[in-house]
Amino acid sequence: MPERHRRTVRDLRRGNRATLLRRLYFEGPLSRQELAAHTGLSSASISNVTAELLADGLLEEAGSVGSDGGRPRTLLRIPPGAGSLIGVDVGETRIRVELFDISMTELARSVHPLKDGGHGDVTHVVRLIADGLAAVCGADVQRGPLLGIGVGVPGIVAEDPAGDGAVVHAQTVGWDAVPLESLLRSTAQLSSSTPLFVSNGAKTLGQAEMWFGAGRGARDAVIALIGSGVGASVITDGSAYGGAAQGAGEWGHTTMQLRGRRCRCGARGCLEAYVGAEAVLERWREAGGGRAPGADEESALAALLASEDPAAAEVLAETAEYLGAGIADLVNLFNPERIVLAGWAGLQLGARLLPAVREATAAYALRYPAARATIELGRLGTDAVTVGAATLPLNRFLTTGGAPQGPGG
Amino acid sequence: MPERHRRTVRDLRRGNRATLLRRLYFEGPLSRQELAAHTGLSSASISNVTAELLADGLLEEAGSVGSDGGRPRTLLRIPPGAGSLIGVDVGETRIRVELFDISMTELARSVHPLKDGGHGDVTHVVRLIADGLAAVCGADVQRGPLLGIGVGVPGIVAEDPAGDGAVVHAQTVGWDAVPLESLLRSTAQLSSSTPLFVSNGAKTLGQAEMWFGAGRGARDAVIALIGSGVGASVITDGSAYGGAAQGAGEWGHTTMQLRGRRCRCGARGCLEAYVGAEAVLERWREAGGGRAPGADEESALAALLASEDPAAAEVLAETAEYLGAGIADLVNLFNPERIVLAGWAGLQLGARLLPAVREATAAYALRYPAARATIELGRLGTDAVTVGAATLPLNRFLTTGGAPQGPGG
DNA sequence: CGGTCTTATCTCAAGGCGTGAGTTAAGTAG
DNA sequence: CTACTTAACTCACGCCTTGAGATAAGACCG
Repeated sequence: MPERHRRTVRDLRRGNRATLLRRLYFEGPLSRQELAAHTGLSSASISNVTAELLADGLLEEAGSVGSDGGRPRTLLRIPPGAGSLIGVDVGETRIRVELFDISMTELARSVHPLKDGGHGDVTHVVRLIADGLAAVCGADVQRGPLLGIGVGVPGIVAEDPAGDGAVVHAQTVGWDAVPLESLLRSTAQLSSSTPLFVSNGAKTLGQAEMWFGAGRGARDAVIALIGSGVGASVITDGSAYGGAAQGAGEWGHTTMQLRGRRCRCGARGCLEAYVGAEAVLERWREAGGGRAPGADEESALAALLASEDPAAAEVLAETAEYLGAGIADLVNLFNPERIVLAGWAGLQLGARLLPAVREATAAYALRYPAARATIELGRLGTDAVTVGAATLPLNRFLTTGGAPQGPGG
Repeated sequence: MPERHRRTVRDLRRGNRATLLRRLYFEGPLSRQELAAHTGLSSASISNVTAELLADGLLEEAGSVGSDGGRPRTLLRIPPGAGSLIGVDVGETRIRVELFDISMTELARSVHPLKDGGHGDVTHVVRLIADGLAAVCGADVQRGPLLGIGVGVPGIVAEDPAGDGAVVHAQTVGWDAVPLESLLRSTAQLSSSTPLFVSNGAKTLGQAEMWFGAGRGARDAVIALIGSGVGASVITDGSAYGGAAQGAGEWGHTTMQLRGRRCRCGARGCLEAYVGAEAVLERWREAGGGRAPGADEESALAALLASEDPAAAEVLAETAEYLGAGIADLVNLFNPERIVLAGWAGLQLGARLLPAVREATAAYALRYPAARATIELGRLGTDAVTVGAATLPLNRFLTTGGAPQGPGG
């Protein structure tokens, strides 16, 4: 790669556009004055750049606010119609496609259920996604130009060395090096200039909580995602939001008990084998707990939480200890200021077990990082994977300053 | 913090100076031509910037090399005398201070042994460091201006919110919020314009291996450091070297066995309680193994490795399994392309156990990231903590492009 | 109602910077 | 000695940010 780092004087303008856009996006309407103070740019430059952005339709004036006796400040904001975004959630049981405006208000959605093992037929999955895209794009709603598409998937996402875009490795659903990006581009006939991002669903949900949920404002945070499986999303130095260096997080397959319970990944003693919803229910069954026939995991877990059975209490206490210790690992490794427990099972378990989890974390983590970290529940519910996925092209939009630069190179 | 991101056109020049310096530092002598190709800058800019750097004495011409018939390329390099660096290793048994020239050639050193528990008296430790600094600075060697000082310490380093510089929390040696930076600045009477960095010793050693050792060239790597205790240094996106976002790493206190062995940190089942040298020897003792009276840990570990006792083999096999599983955690969490096993105990154990460790890692990690990661031994030995520490001011030098900007603000 | 004050925003000339084309420097091949 | 090739430098141009000053827009006071 011959090129690196910024170069020409033009990048300055791009960078400043991006800075202003990002600030305006997250900190609501601001006056030029405040922008100058926050960004350190001179007021002259603010005028120039905002004039450009206004001309591009990326900004609009939004009333004004008095100033002790002087000319009132004109507030600026990004109009919701400045663009639209699509987020896709390739979940364990369904595929959801949602269309958002730039303020992440949902404009349309399309959901396809997916049978167990339905992931095996990749072509079918891709077709479902493409249908969903077509459906939301065809929806009769007012919206700006499409800024891009984000897709959240299970497993690990890597870049194809042959330049074929994102490739997905998802051991648990049987995907081995699936070139999802190129498949989707051709199946959905996407223009090559449409930004398309593929990322791990847990990371994606993490970004949603970081930007709009419980992680908002934190610099270093970890989003722990517990569903049937377990994942985590690590955000370090999230200052200015999208500057965030995102770490992956197959946290669920971290060893908590050497030679312990068999995990569906093949190894033994993984965290997921203890605190994943599937594993918790399995452990309850082993302890003699019942599961209403035909009940899905979600209601079965609710039943466990509601049970008065001492065996259930024991299972839950152990779950809290494992979860706390698992979180302690993250605390020790990353020293985050905030930990957000999310995912459907995480929210269910957390509502009841949070105090016990906090206690276990304090017991297993080192004192100093433990004192710094707070543990909270996620605020966005389970459906935020699409929001997080849509966040990917949104981040690109904010980072490039809405520049009309095709991703050809 | 009101200011963020780049702003003025002057930062461009600073950035380009930095880019050129960094490239020249790591990729040896290069011609202006090659610099242009690598950095994407126009040859005109290369001429301008290099002329400036030459005038500042930060660059020198170093011969020339023919070019198929045309004018030969003049090679440029950073002269070793462009500056000097000091690295300090606050170790478990001694304090080492070393002076390097900019190419990391050692010019002088000073070592003070430290008795067990000697860390408790912080003032004394600081005095020893200051004496060491004075000693190496007084050494009669040719050297350039001092570019800065780096200090590697055990434990976690944080920034004092009151602006008092780095504060060290090291549970294992009894340091609780020690404001090492300000103590050292006043005791050693450092000018406030002398860059002084304090960082975790494991991170520091990690950076040394990344820049000059087994990690060289890797983008994402983890340096696992095993001594009496266990730490890790995580480097993500190390492209262009110092762009590296360094994650901390109290990896040693990650839980491997819930409710397992008691660790010196107070928790149970930590990795360190199984694979730290102290723990390994303790486990050998429990298994009936002997330890020559008076032998230090290093030779005791060597004796264990040399032992033909089946109990010893058992202890080692278990150690390899724990270590492998611990590495698997890192593999799953960070998906690194390379893992470097370092630290004195890590090197000793690794020399013998590396195949078993690799096997255990493969068994415990997910297939895809495991296939990507290679596990290697460190190349720099145990004394590289000072090199790594010196790397901190060096990194600053390369990042600022050697700008004469005092760190006042 | 007009004058004065205060504050926000715009305008403009100046100074920096990177670029690309053209020029000069420094060799080789015949 | 000449033609050719390649490296490095020079210069006019366009773009960027800045700081100072001009202008806009309201509040306060008499």
